[in-house]
Amino acid sequence: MEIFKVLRKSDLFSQIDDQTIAKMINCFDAKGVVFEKGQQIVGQGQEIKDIILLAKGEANAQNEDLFGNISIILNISSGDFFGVEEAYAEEPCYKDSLVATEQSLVVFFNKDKLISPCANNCLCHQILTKRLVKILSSRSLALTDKIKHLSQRGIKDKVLSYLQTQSRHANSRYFDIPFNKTELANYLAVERSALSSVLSKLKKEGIIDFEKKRFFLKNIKE
Amino acid sequence: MEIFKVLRKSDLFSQIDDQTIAKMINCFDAKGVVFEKGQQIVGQGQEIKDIILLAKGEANAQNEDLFGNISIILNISSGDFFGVEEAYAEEPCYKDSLVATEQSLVVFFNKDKLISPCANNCLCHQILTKRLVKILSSRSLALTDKIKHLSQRGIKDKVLSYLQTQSRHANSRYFDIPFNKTELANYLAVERSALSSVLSKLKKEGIIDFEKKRFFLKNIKE
DNA sequence: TAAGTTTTGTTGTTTTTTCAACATTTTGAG
DNA sequence: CTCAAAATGTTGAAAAAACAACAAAACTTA
Repeated sequence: MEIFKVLRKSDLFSQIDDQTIAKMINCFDAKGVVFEKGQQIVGQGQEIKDIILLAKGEANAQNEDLFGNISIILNISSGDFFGVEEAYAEEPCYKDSLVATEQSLVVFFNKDKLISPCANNCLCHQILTKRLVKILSSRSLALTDKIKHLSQRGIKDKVLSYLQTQSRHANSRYFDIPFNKTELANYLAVERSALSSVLSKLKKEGIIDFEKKRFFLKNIKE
Repeated sequence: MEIFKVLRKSDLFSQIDDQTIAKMINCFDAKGVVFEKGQQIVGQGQEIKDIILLAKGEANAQNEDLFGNISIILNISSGDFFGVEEAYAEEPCYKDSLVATEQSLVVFFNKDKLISPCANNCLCHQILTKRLVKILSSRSLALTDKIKHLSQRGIKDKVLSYLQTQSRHANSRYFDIPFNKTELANYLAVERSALSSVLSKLKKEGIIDFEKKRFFLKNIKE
């Protein structure tokens, strides 16, 4: 079945043999559904019944505030999960909507079956929970990094904070970032044009250099 | 032993009987240490050997950037953990330093013993992992909320985004926030005086009202 | 209660960011 | 290759935020 190939690509099921995956699919009452571009997969405020794996395709986590402004919280790509935090933090509803931005294969896992150990006391839950802890931890670290950047006062400080993290992560003063400039502006929550001029200035000053998505960050210390 | 009383207050050990806690202490090689105000508990970049529970007292998670600027990332209070994300995401080092802001009792849990199931295959790890998932999920949701606020362009939007969340959380248009105005400015990463004048303006416009830490948010929709 | 400290609000100046508009370059589809 | 669309850089005017400085209010605590 194609779903096996797809599941094996997600963090949650990688390096687990097909037999075990089959057991898990059964155990967690997994159901695959195809959504077309633009369709809503789940709605903000909707009661949580499933944890969602975006097995194939792309979707946006969107949030609508009291004024009706819609903002894109997160871009969900193939292999990502949605609703895990809400489910395990015992929140009743999804915090955001999930909308397909292209044709997508979505797998729904029954939340209750996922959370409580099943009758036959299989290993599924142990394996799963252990992996979840790692996924959640990594996500938490990424979020903390982003907060660190966003908390900087000026655009210059924001972008340098971001580049430092990327540089440190790549363990080199030369590194690629996963965004183009427009996306970077969006990530750092600043005006694209302002970001552009700040980058130009930093380049002139010799503090950074860049070309497309490749950056160089001068080592400030020492 | 006093440590039992203290542990029972943390999310990780609440509602677990003393006998099991005793087993866990043994299982995870837990060690309690007292730190004085101003002392560093662990340092940024230091190799992770333990997950840390601040059993009593208060501490700050601090981050020093390449320019030498120190910023307070998080205030850790009694019952909070430090280093969980790094440990489970398999990062080699602590991202931040932890510094006691008052006399504190700190419990160190051996990271490796915590993560891998022990020889006698006790229930400790299952209980623990399950609780961790919940703790991590809640933390992740809180971080996502904060990012949502910080991503708003103006101070006015930032503070309204924050108040909306608080209001929704309290399920009432009247609610208390956990910050005074100075702390709120710090949380939203804006100038205190600017926040103050924005709040005044919103109050004049009748959109919000406040008195000390108690707020009222007018329902904008409908 | 009195004195000192912290919190809060206000205001004017300076700096920074946003906004809008446009030119140039790059990318991608056909 | 060609054309349209998207991404990028630049600039000047308008708006907003940071900054600095101060006064009033609230809260400690001796």
